[in-house]
Amino acid sequence: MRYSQMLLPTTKETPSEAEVVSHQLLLRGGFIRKLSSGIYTYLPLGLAAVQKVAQIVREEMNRAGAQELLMPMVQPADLWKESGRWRKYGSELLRFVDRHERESCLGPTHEEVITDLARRELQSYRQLPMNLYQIQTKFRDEIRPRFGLMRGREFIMKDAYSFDVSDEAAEESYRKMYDAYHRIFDRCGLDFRAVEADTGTIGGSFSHEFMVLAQTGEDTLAICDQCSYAANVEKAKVVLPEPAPPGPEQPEEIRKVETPGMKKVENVAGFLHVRPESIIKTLVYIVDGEPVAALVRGDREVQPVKLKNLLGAAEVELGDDQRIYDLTKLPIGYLGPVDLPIKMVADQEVMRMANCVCGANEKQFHLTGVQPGRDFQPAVVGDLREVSATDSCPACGGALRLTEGIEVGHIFKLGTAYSEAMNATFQDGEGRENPFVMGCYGIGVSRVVAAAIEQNHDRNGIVFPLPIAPFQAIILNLGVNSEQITAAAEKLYHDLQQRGIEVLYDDRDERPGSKFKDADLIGIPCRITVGKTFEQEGKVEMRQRSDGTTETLAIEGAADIIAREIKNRLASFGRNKQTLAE
RNA sequence: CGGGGCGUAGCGCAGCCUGGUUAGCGUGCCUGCCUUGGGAGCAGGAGGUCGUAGGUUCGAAUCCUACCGCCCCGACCA
Repeated sequence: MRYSQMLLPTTKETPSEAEVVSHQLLLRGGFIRKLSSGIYTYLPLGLAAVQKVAQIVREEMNRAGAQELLMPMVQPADLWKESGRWRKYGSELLRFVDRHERESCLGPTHEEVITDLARRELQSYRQLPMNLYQIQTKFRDEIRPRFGLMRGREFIMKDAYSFDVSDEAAEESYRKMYDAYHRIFDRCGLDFRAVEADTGTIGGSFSHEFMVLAQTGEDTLAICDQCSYAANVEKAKVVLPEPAPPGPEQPEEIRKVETPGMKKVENVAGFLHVRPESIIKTLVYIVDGEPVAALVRGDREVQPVKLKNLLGAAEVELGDDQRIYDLTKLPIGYLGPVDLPIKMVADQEVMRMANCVCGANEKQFHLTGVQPGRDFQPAVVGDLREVSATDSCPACGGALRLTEGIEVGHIFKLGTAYSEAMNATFQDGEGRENPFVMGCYGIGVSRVVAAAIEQNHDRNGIVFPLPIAPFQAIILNLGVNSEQITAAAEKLYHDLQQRGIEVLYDDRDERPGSKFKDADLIGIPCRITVGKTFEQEGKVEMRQRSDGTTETLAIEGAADIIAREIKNRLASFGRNKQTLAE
């Protein structure tokens, strides 16, 4: 591609709307333009990057035995009513009625459509297993779109769905996808981890997220460096040391103490001269409309997803003061588990505490000398709090590390939730009808591009991993008015293309500075400069964006050397092999 | 949905508080000269319903009201 003919509007200044680095660089580099909140046009360069990722995804999905198809984006409400998600999915599902007053929605995901297809087209166990995928634009009406391509309302997703005869067979399909995902992100040149994840609204029995490690990530991960354990903090188990430390020799009796204006743990701790570890924190959540008190140690934090799972609830939210007061008439800020008239759920750690401080359920008062088990008995006790960096790995006991991650892929074992709801069955060898055992597997293709940039950039711009770079090489013609230089640059451009290299040829009549800056900004891995050195010595310069290595090459044979270098570097990606450990 | 901020040329911003000729600066864009290894220089030029609607006023980018759009924070620790 000739730069002079390409729509590639780079800017020197950072648009004020962009906060995170990938968003800034995608705008500055002329990859995307915003149409409205969370909705972007992919300009030619941005589309090229997306397509590079999509192609890797496609190759690895095909290699894993999946077949590509393309489903509609507009979906009838009836299907969603069948699965029950027309009610459950919430306002992220963009709904509308057409001219015939038919209710429809824009597909945020395609379980309903694919299950409908499967029940029509797959009748026999002989046709299974089957794995079908598409790469397509999804629409989710996010609460708050942000960070450019990281959390858009409209985005490009690869979604795959597997159909199997049994649980065991479905697990094999899952394992294949797990391996394929490793190959995909590895080939993309990303630093990532597969982590155990919560199954979320999509439902199902177990699940892994693929996380690109980057500070701008919206998720927090607990990772063990000693073993392979890694989990989203929404899921990461807290394992308490065994045996439990012995209780106090003399359990105190309850005393009521005045604590004027002391609502926060740290205030109470300071005022009563106790450590936060001795305080029981009582938080009221609204769980499916009912108030529930969650108890954790004063220095701990409730993990709401764990709370939700522990209670088997559909929706958990922390109530605001007014709402809780309306529901319970309780004195917010002075709550405690002793004689609390609402349902209580305690973190396992709370039951190990002794001589605790907690709210007295009376304004301006707390209790001391509280003994869990003696003075109160929660309805449910379990793992409720978020892991911390001081906890140990639930798998090996080693040290845990917390780190931020960007979710680029998520795989689920769905089981028969959808096939049963939608009556999607096949006939087995004995002539019986059975529901398909399903799995579903997503990759945020456009988000992969953003995540790659978050992970690979410097002060001059993007440093694309070679496999997903929109072009592999860029030729800078620094003498467009020199016939000699231009002839050499043009020839190199053609020679590299003939050798299968994806080349952007900067033939613009611009000063060298602009060309260097633009080449750095858009992150093309291999830069070839044809300029003064060529006029003087007949040589061109090859420089690698990633490590800055520079070689000066005689023009004769340069195309071969450059092409070989790019192919060698390309071959170094996708070498890591990992499989799902059972 | 709650809180905060912003909306003036393609982009980045000033002007608004304290209303008053023709609305400015930087950059980008166009023309010419010059220059050509890290976003040069000089000269000339095009480009604006000051987000929209209404109001106050002799007069509104500026004051008031409503609406629209965008961004950030929150929706998780009492």
